[in-house]
This record gives sequence, structure tokens and C-alpha cells, in this order.
Amino acid sequence: MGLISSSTARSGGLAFRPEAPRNLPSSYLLSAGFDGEREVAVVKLYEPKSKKMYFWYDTSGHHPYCLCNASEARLRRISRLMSHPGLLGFERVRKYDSLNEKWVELTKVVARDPLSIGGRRGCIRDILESEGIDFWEARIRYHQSYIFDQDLAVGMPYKIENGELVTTVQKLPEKVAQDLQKLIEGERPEIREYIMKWATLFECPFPRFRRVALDIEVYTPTPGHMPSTEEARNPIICVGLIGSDGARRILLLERANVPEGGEEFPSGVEIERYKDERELIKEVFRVLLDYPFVITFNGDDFDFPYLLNRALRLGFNRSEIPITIRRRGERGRALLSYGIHLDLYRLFFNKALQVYAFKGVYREVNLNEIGRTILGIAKFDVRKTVSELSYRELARYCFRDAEITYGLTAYDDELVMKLVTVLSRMTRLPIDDLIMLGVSRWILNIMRYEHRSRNMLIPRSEDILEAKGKATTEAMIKGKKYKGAIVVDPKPGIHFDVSVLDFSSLYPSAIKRWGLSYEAINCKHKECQKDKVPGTTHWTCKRRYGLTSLVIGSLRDLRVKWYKLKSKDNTLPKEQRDWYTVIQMSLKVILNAGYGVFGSDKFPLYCPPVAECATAIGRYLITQTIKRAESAGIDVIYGDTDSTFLEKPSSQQIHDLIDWSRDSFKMDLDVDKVYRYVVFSMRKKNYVGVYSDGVVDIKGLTGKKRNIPLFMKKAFLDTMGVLSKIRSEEDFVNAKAEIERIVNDGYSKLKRHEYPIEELAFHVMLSKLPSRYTKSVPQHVKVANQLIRRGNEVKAGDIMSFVKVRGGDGVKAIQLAIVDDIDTRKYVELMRSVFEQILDPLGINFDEMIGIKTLDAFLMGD
DNA sequence: GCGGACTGCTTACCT
DNA sequence: ACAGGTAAGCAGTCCGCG
Repeated sequence: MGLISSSTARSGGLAFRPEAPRNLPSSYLLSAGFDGEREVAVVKLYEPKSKKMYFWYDTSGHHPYCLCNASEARLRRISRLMSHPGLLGFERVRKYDSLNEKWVELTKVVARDPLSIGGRRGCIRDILESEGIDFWEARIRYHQSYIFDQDLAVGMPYKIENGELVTTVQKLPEKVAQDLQKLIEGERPEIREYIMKWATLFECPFPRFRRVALDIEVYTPTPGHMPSTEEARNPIICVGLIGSDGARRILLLERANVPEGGEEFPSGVEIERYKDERELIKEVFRVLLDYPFVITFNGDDFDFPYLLNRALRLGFNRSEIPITIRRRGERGRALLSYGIHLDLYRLFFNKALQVYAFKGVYREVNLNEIGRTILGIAKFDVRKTVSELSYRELARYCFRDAEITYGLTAYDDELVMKLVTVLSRMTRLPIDDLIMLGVSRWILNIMRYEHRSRNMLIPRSEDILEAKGKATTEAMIKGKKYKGAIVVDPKPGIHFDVSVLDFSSLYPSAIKRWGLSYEAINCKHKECQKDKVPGTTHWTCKRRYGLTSLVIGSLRDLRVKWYKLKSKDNTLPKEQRDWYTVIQMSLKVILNAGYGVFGSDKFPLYCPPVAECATAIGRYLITQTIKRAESAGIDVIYGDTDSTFLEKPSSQQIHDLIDWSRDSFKMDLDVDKVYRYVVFSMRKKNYVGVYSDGVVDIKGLTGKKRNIPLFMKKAFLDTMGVLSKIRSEEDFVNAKAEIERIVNDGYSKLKRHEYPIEELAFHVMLSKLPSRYTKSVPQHVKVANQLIRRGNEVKAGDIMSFVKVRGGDGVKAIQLAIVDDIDTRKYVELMRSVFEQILDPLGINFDEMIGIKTLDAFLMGD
């Protein structure tokens, strides 16, 4: 429950929590929790002037509860319930049941603490279950329930006035409000109202958080193994701390026989030496009680559990340790008594952020890769274990890690801190909850808040499924639940002057325009049934506009009509533009998942007809667009999901299409990109487009994939360089000759074993532990097994680097292979496969290019 | 015992 | 713990083959 655990309170954690004064100036509300000692909700506030954290305890008497459909009299007859020590009482409430479209009366069962509702054996939830009583909203975390019911805006300013929490949110600036109103004039009133509400959250200033990055190094006798955090057997030998206040510190433990070392060291770094490890840890704890934010990379699973257990082992009292570890399944979570812990590993692990906010620049989630790709700073490459380093080497190594960790929150004017702030305002999730949850939980939280704030009963997954049914279309892919998007067969060859038209945020727009929402789809009214969603048997409600459509629709409009434009508006100061860029990106992350969640059976508001309608509308729109374009005489050479590739369209033709789409569907069709030329083979999702400025856009080609060997990547890139220079059909003559040279060069180098072995390595991700591959043993798993046999550790998410060899497994881990092992034939086949994707459309045959005779001879003899 | 046709598994990509 | 669609390589299986 939240950030403040009851165990901390009981163990004396109270001393770490400064209670807010009766009057506190404007402060940012960052999280909520349940205080086990006082049995009330508690809220964490960050006061930006003093840069301190304060705790405010609820005065409203709010309590944990769930809802059920049994009468109070019926409940009173259940003795197990009545004698439950956590039971506080009952209350009659009215809720709108959106699936049945009527108001219902329910009994609210109120409890003393969250665990009494659901969380231990014999809890109220279990009792209701065994009595066969239906109940709702019993699995919502209490602090979240508190935030919803009190209508708290996480990440927004509040003050405390005479002991009461009061919002200090300003209205939108007059100018902004007017401009925005004007842009959304034509929208339905509820959408307009929501847009203004969202804008109020986003336009509010961003606080600068006082924070410290922390990284610890532990003495490790056995190289290649992570020290066990459970046992915490070995000493913490170094701690790096970098603060937003300019602190640059290294705490170093003195040990016997460690050389000083003469390495250079960054200036302005204080090295503090400790003779006693306990003193060192005490100093770390002091720091943890000083900063409102503590940043780590994997602190949930390493730094904090280690610090905690090491401290216990060294005889610290539990009450002296400002760290709590909450275990949930395999993974743990480290909470701090005073500040908020942000584990950046969790943040960067988030797939949605990886793709949409960080644009896929990092491919593996580790500090080295992320530091290298985002900050341009790599970890120090020490070829020894930390235990073998001299003091200065160790200090330098540890400081670098802390530097990268801090840097990840500081670069681009604190982009990451802004991102989590915006997302937490949007989702009403405390920042540290936010970063460990996936995008589906973010959306769920938004939806739950919307239900509560309108007195709507939050439906159970089984109720939705029963009322609205399953999907009716059949997927192309075996095992999928419903039909998805259309991909048009590309017209192979080279096409000059290609414009790509696409429906901007197609699925969110479909959700908005067709009113797709779990409660509005297949509603009970006769009159709504006659208009079907194109290509389906489903219909949507004409009387009531769905909640999902309202949420997704308003966010969509706000992004495309306001923040996307504002983020590129050069008349605004850069700082403002950057902030708008963050908002725009955050909106994109949410919107992109806004359709998919309804097609995911793990999502508590799972509703297959909603997801199915979104894709059906997509298919309908792209099909209609292609027909329309073709009947206007335009060659449509490709299309995927929401896009159509048009060859040599006139600007009049393009405008006609855009107008037609707006008039017939109220959908925005935009020119997404214009290519000087595009090269298609007959493969879908596979092409090269060259913009007018020569920039090459590569999609799906094998040469682009991250797992292929470096030598291949280089040769492929050279080829793209050639394509970049082509301006007209005639240029292709020369280009062909140049490509031929690149191909032949690579081929002969390969034959003569001229590439170093590292350049021949494939890099494939091990997505699960080797033992979990039960259906087959792919090559990269064979490699993992080779490494395990050598005593190395491998874990899910690691990249296996290997070369293809003759005999044996057919593959060898790069560490174990020598040039003579290489199976050159396999590499020639790779070259063929990579180059054919380009050569096919140019009408060149790979075998002829390298000389078919040579290849024959090669395959026969050699 | 071995190769070809086939299916299924796996990864990496596109929207 | 957002979705479905596509490409590619390889593992495993079945069948035919005097």
C-alpha cells in the first residue's frame, strides 16, 4: 500500500517522517499511503522552497471499503463477518451500473485497514466470497482509492491551511484558455470539458526535485557472480552519491592491502574514507533521510536490499534503517521512510516508454547501454572485478555509475523527471508506483478514477465479458483473438515522388468518432442497433457517449490540436517548448496503448468487441481510401494499417483525399512523409524510402536488424549511402556498379577470412532462462548452455553473441570461437539474404553479382 | 540413414 | 502483463526411399 508501510511505522520509522505544520505553503502532492499506526491515510508533500518532504494525515475519516449487493440485514446475520476485528460498519450507496444502464443500491462494507478488506486469510473479501455474495471494487489498492475519493491530483500543488489539505491549482491562463477553446469549438461539450481539465493539469508548472543518485559497490570474491543480497556476506566497499545540489561524493571503505592507484579522477569529487563499514552505512542512511528523491539503477533488487541486510548483519537496529523491502513474487521493491525511491531500471524497462518516449535508442536495458546511447557516457571498462581495483580505480568506477544514473534524470533539462511528473498527473499514480507499472495499469487507473468521480460502479471483468461477448472476426495469425490491420502488397520496384498519407492516431480517433467503449458497445437500445460499425455485427450507443471515448478522445484532441503544434512553435521560449514536447510524448504513450488494452484478456476492462471494432474501422478506412485514390487515378503502391503510399499524386489530388476523409468520416488524413523515391521488393513491412534531403528511411530490412553481424551491418550501411545519393532513374546505373563493388568486396573478404571474429557475431536476446525453452532449442539457447557449462551466469534479457561454425552445435559463443571454426557458407547465405531485399527490385541477381561460378566452386570445393 | 516438405517456435520488426 | 501482421531462420517431425 503506497509508499509508507505500516511496518516502518511500527519499527520507529515515524522519526523519519516530518509531519506537516498546520500551515504549509504550496507543495506538490506526490503520493499517498496508509499509516498502520494511526490507521489513517497519509499523504506525502514536497515543498519546493525548502525542498523538503512533509507528511499530512487524513482528517476526513476516510476508510478502506468494498461494495456488495447484499442488504445490511443479510450481512448482519453473518457472524464471521460481524466478529471480524477489522469491520467498522455498513453504509448504503447509490452507484450507476453502466453495463445495465441503471442506478443500483449497494452496501459499502467499511473496514479499519486495507488488509481487513483483502490481504490476509479470513479477510472480508473471502467471507463475502464464501457466502456467495457478489462484491465489487475490493481489489483496488487503498491509497489509490483514497486518491480517487478525495479527488486528489497527484503531482499538483496543494497547501495546508489550519491543518487541512487545500488545492492551490490555478486556473488556466486566460490567453491559453481562450486559444484552446477556439481550437476545439466544434467538439461535443463533454469532450471540451475534459480537454480543459487535462490542460489544467499539464499547464501547471513543473517543480525541480531535490534528489540524489546512489550506487554501491560490494566486495565480490568470485568474479562473474552478483553478491547475494539475502546474505549480504561481503562488505560494502564504495558508495557514489551525486546530488542535484551539487554534491559529488565517494564514500570509500579502507581495507588491507589495497593499492592507492594513480588514475585520473574527476575534479570536484570528495573522497571520504571510512575505517568502519558501520560508519559508512550510517552516513548513507543520513543521506537517505536528507533527500526527498533517491535515484538508483536497480536499487529495488540490489542496492537497497543489500544495504538493509548488510546493516542488519552488522548489528543495526531495524528502527535505524530507513529502508523497507516489499516482496511481491520474485521481484522486490525498495521503499524509503522519508523520500521517494526511483529505480530507473524499472522506468527504462517499460516497453511503451522504450519505444515511444526514448524512440528505441537503447536496445538492452542495462546502465552501460542506456548511458551510452542516451548520454554518450559508457561505464568504465574495468577488466577486473571490483574487488581487485585500487582505491582510485574503484572510486572512479563507482562514481561513473552514479554519474550515469544521475545524468539520466538530468539530461535535456530533466526530461525524465518531467516525463514521470506528467504521467503521474495524467494517471493519478504516485511516481514510484507509476514507474513500476505497465501502460495498461496506467490506463486502468485513469478509468477507475473516472468511474469513481462519476459515481459509476467499476465493473468486473467477467461482467463485461458476459454482457458484451467475445470477438466475432477471425485473425490471420493462429492463436490471436480477432482480425487486425490490413497490409497491402507492395508493388515491387523503384517509385519516384511518393507521398505517404496516413490517418493520424487511427485507433484513438476511431474510438472517439465511433464512441467505442465497453459500456456503449452493443447497448440495449433498439434504435442504436441499426447502424453497425463497418465490417462488424457490433453497434454503439447513440444515447450515451462512452467513457473510454471521452477519455481517449479528449487526450487525442489535446495532443493533435494543441501540444503537438505548441511543441514545435518557435515563437515560444525553448523551455516552454520542451515541456510541451514531454506532454505530447506522454500523451502518445497513453494513446498508443489505448486501443490495445481492450484486446488484452489480462486487462480488467477487457472488451473484445471494442478492440475488434477499432481494427475493423481501420480496415474499412484504409480500404475506402485506396478505392478513392485509385478511382481518382492515383497509383497506390503500398499501405499498412493506417497509411497509403501514393505514386506521383498532384497536390490537388492529395487535398481532395484529405477533404473527402474529413467530410465522409470526420477523420483526419495527413501527409505523413514525402519520399524522393521508394524501393519495394515483394515483401510487406519491408522497404527503403529516401527523402528529398537524402535521408534514408529503412523499414524492416534484415540489414537493419540489431542481431546481424557488424560486417554485414557495415556493408548494408554503405549500400544505403549509395542509395542516398540517387536523384533520378539514370543514377541507378552508377549505383548498381557501386553496390556490386560493396557486395563483391564483402564476399571476398569473407572468403579470405579477413573479418575479425567480433564482426561475424550474431547478437540474439535470450528472452527467458535456458531451461524454459522446452519446445525446441534455438541456436542462441545452445550458446547460453555453452556459457553455463563454462561457469558463466546467464539471465533472461541477456544478449547472446555467437558465430556460426562447422560441426558441433553449429554455433559457438564468441568467447569460445576462433576464426578457423567459422562456417563461411552460412555467412554467404546471410549476405545473399540481406542484399536480395535491395537487389530484387533493382533487377540484379545476387549469384550473378558475386559470380555464380565462384559460388559453385566455393560450395563444391574449398 | 538421409533429404525434402512441412509445421511450429523464436526473434525482430511494422503499424 | 496494450494489440495484430509479417519476415526469416532454424528445430523438429513425417514420409519416402529398394
